[in-house]
Amino acid sequence: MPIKIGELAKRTESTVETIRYYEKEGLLPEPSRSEGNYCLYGEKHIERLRFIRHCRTLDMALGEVRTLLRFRDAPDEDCGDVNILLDEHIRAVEIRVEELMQLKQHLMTLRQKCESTAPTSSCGILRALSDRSCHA
Amino acid sequence: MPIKIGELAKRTESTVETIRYYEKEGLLPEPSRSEGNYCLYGEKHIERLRFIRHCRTLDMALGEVRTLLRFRDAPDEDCGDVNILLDEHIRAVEIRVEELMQLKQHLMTLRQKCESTAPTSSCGILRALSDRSCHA
DNA sequence: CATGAACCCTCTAGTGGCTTCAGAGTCAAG
DNA sequence: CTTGACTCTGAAGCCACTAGAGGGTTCATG
Repeated sequence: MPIKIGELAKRTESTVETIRYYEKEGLLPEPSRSEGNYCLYGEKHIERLRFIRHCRTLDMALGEVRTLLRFRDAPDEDCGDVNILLDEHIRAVEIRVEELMQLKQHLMTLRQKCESTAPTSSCGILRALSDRSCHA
Repeated sequence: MPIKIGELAKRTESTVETIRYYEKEGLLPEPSRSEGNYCLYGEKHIERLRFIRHCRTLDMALGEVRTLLRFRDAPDEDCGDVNILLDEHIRAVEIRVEELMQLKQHLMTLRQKCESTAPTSSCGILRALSDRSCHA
């Protein structure tokens, strides 16, 4: 039943190196070992690692994941703080989207400054990027 | 006329440390020195650094900036590749925005799984994050 | 002329979340 | 008995800075 690290990686969409990194960080409990000193993992590890990877695909920092894991490990506590963490994370993503959309506008304005393939000396893009006043 | 590093930082919305980092990376040419071994910068440095900072506010990686600087330093070359670089960068930003908006959807779906402040053991959010099939 | 504050110098290490590498060990199949 | 796939440990590299230690310079003030 116990599986080795490569199998664990396959089952959790992670890599062997990432797993070892999480272990070093204390996010995963130490596995037991085989006679030949191979790490052996069980269902608990699979679940926990899937939880972590799932959080990471949702772009949460490992610190946030660590917090969520603490809640997961304390089933009697109030989960209101989980909601707060999530709300804050959603807000952070929103802000980043807004920033990036502004950025894209700037880039597109910049892009229009040079449609042709002229020598770089007359390239409006390079000129605009050197300019102090015109921020894109 | 020549200015010291603190003044350069002020005029280019950067910091002293960032400037020294760019120098080490070869993005800025070595400045001349005063008698007391202070770095002395001129108009060329100001322009070049502003160019770099401007690119960075547009979220370009230093590798991209390096490429653009090479074009800037070769005024007779064709600037078509500048356009290509910019188009690719715009596309990358677009993709990231799409990813983040998907992400936000996932997060909001997840958030709805727990409106109350129950014990974590019955928190729908934590449950969903552990679940393999339900990706948010 | 001495003192102190504000600036500057070099060099090193730390951040996050991995990834890559070197050098060795383990195990099953042919 | 060798090959090849897997595993182990530990250290270094990635990006774009940021922070800190431990000193030197410059200039105004007492």
